[in-house]
Amino acid sequence: MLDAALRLCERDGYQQLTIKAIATEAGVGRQTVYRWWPDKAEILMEALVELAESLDLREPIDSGDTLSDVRALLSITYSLTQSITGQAIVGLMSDAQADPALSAKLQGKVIGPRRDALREILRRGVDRGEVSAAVSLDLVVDFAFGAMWYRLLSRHAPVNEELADKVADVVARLLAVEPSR
Amino acid sequence: MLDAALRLCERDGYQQLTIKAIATEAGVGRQTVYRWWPDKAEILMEALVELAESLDLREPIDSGDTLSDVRALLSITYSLTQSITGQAIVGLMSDAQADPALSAKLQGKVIGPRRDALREILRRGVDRGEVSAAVSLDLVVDFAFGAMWYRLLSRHAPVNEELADKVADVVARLLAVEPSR
Amino acid sequence: MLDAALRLCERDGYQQLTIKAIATEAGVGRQTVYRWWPDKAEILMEALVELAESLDLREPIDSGDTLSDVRALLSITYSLTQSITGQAIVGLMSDAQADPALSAKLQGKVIGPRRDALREILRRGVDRGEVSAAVSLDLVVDFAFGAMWYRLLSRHAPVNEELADKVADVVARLLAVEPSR
Amino acid sequence: MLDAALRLCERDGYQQLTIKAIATEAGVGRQTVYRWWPDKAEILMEALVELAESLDLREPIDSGDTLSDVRALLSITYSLTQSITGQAIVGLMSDAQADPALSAKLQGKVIGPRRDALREILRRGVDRGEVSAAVSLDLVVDFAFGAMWYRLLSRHAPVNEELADKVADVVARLLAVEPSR
DNA sequence: CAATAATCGAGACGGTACGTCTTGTCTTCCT
DNA sequence: AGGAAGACAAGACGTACCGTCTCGATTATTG
Repeated sequence: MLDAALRLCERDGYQQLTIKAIATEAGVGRQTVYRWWPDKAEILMEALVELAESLDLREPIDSGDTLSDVRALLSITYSLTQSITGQAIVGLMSDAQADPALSAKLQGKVIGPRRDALREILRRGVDRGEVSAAVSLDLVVDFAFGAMWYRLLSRHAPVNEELADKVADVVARLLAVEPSR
Repeated sequence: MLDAALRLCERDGYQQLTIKAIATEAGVGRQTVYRWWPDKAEILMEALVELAESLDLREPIDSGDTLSDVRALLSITYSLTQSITGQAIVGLMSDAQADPALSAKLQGKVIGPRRDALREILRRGVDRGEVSAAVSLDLVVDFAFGAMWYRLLSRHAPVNEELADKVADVVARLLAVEPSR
Repeated sequence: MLDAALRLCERDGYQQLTIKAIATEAGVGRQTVYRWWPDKAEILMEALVELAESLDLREPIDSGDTLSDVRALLSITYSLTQSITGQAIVGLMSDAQADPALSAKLQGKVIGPRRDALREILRRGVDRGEVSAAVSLDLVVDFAFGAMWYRLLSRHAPVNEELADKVADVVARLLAVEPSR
Repeated sequence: MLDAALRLCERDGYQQLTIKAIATEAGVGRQTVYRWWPDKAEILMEALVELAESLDLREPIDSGDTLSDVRALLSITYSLTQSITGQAIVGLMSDAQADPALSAKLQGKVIGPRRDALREILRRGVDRGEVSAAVSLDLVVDFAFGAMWYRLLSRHAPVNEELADKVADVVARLLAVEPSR
């Protein structure tokens, strides 16, 4: 049923996704869908969370090397958007603009945790003296995920492993501890 | 009519925006809306473009100082999202995921030109030797606009003048021509 | 719902009758009307047939006396037009001019059966020698129902019991078996 | 323009006839139609009256022989319905059911005059002793035109010269002056 | 003979019904 | 008892036509 939702969402787009279609695709009565979720946003969110959990290694990322950690986290996150979830994520974010409850849930379950994870990695790096805090860490996080969103929305370039590498390089450059002297 | 569309979109959200509501708000027949635009996406896009043109200094940004130019462009662009257009832009981008025609129009009229303008500014800076090309300019552009999109979608922080300043600073840092020698 | 249709049709006229109005009057969603009938003609036809069946004694008319039978059939038929159905019948017939399917249905369910019933009554009379076939029975039938239609359309005189009596008298006169000799 | 109206009405039916279509067919602006007639009923009525006047010999029918006169009047009247006017007449009559003004005009210009003409012919016959008034003349008139309307609406038989002959024969039979004595 | 006026085509306007679609709620009927 | 099937009221969709209202262009009329 969650699979059906994701499948149809990617095929037809978020706006065209219909509860009726999900039910039909899943070979289920419409009422049965309503029994479990109040609307299509909740369905997709649950589907996404489930998908995310199946991909993430649930063990926290902490290899000891900050840059490796950054690269790993971004790589996992970016790859999530490559499976079949682009339409769903963007659609949900769009709906969340006018729906504080949905917005809160997305923040709490999808956006926030990843943001926190990246910041925590950087924080650890600073604490260990591996990286400087010359640039606001929050801004660095904005860059790392911002590049992803911008490409997801605009689609001028893919969101893939290569991007993760490049972003990690730039982070390294930005937060290098006093390269000279 | 365009005003009515933007107003309602910001008040109720993109998804809740209805052609009927636009017509009513504008004190106009429904058919009159359909006469001029095929759907609500086109209405909002025209409204946005009009709004953008009214705010942009149409003269190209070229003060001679690359960082000033970057700061100016970002400042203008960011401020656009602060007026009444956040919901509209995000909603349009979301719809564009499943609508290549809309996607192309958005790229051509809204997204692309700004991206090109920023890259051109950086390019000029490189040519003049003001800034290095140590980091891929495309990636720098992704950062500058990505931070904006990320904050627009996630709303963990405002998209304002201060952000423009900070981003410009980071760009300066990233593209500094050999600080040491 | 059928009641609502007949009520509104008589009050506002066939042309002014609207599916929307029927739905509202019946306290029902518009789609519910469309679920059961394809258009207003079918609704009214079903309403008429139902009404006709509720009024007609379904037992065939056969008292043994031809003229009594004629009078009885005409009386019942004429009275149908007096209840609330004048507008509906005429409107349907008008629409049927340009709609062969509707025309066929009206013939089959409303017009034809009554025509056949009257002709059968006369036929029986001829067979029993009660009446002559001096005048084409078809033409007599045309007169009996024609007078009704003419008055319904033109409304220069009512279509009532009295008309039934008079028409029966004329039929008697026309089909009298050799008054002289 | 009147021609265009009649043409389209016969082709597509009264209900499907549209002011827009008339204007287009006549190669004229829509406003120009409205300048001359308030609605399509008036257009068609004028078209019908014009057509009727072009066909009727305007000289009154009075050959001296009542039956010939009856036959002549019916023949002319019936033939009118055979040209291109069936849809129009029936549609107008239907609309007139709910529109007293239209009803009055139709009575005054189309229905009434013919009714009066036939009654006058019969009246003359009675006065001259050619025919008896054994049966209410009004009823005879109802039969003569009623048969026409019934066939026009129901279309089980044509409305033609032959019908005129037959009706005249029956009228003769009904109003015969004492055949025996 | 030029200006001025009337007339017309074209078509935009605010309305409103059409017939279709989906929503979220509610039976009903089968297993 | 639980679920598929689907009816229900509601309301937006995009289309068509209504009757009113400007617009220019093209004729006529007039000074």
